[in-house]
Amino acid sequence: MTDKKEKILNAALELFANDGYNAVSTNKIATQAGVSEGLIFKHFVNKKGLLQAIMDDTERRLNEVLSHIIFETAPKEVIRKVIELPYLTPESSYDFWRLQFKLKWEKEYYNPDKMKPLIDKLTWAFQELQHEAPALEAKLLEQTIESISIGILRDGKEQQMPFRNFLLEKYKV
Amino acid sequence: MTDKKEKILNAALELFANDGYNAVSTNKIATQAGVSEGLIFKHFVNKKGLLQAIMDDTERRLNEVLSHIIFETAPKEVIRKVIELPYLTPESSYDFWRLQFKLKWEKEYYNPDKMKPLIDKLTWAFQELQHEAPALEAKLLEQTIESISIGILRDGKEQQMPFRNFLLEKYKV
DNA sequence: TAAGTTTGTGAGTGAATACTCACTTTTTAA
DNA sequence: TTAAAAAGTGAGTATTCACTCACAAACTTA
Repeated sequence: MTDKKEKILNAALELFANDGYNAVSTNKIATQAGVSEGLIFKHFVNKKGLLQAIMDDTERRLNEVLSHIIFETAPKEVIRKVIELPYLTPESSYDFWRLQFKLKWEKEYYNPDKMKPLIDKLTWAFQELQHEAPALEAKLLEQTIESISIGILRDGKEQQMPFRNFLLEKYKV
Repeated sequence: MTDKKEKILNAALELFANDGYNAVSTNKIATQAGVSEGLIFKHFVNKKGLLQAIMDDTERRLNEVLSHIIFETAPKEVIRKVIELPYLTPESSYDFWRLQFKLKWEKEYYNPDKMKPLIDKLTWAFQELQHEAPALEAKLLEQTIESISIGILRDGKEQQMPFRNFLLEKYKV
């Protein structure tokens, strides 16, 4: 990966995440990346291809975040780590996740199975803890965590801090 | 309000909600509405004005939905009605609410105070029911309801039905 | 009915857009 | 060292875009 190719990806990520895919022109991306406009098409064929290149990173990033939950063996620890997940995300990757959430509204990029490993693990954890409806408990907590993540991406970590302890106590973890 | 003006609003709402504001051209709106393109600008000055005209309806629609919760006096009934809220929304207004959720990601249209009356009422209800952290309980439930709404808008009512009874039992209402 | 006002049309306009291409510079490797 | 390949440029292009405007049709009201 050349230096300029990465500059394009970073500029595109920031602009797409903040202004939306359709509101950003290739001209603007090239200017922000300090690169000629033609180079975008040399590297990514077209504008869609540039977005795709960013999205191709999703699986890797998601695994990175989820792996230390998936391999946890204590049910209570699983729940605790899930609750703490949004608070541990580094600010340097906020743009990336904000773009993910925005694209969730486009059928083309919406894939509910992305979170399946997490939900399966949570379902297992709630089952171990003798909950009556573990699958629903799991989906509920996953949705809650998603809401908190959205709150953090929009207003910052501090705003959502009270929720952390509240949830940790609620789930007794 | 003339017939054609309303046709424009309806076409714009549907297209904005499904494809996104920036992905929809005024030409496309005019065609779908069965109207000349110039008429859009006669009625709404510019494309932004058309979106604004749709958004001006938000407060009225929100009040309509929230009023029968705000005036409820039994705390348990408040919680029950909030949980049932997303399931009672008529499908004819799905486009409108989908647009609302999409625009939440644009700073220009994001206004967290919109839901304040609901959160205040929920906070009151949880306080009446002797919960330890009523404000946080209220925000948690509001976020849950929002997640369910999003699920319904994306995948339909049926998919989210199991949650209804699950939540009603969880909150004992 | 006449005059004025509102509603509506559609061809036209300049700016912006995604993308191309002939060309130059830099890197790679025999 | 040299030639092929890859990286990079930027002016150019066809198309689309939001928006204008001269005009016509349809209502309103005196």
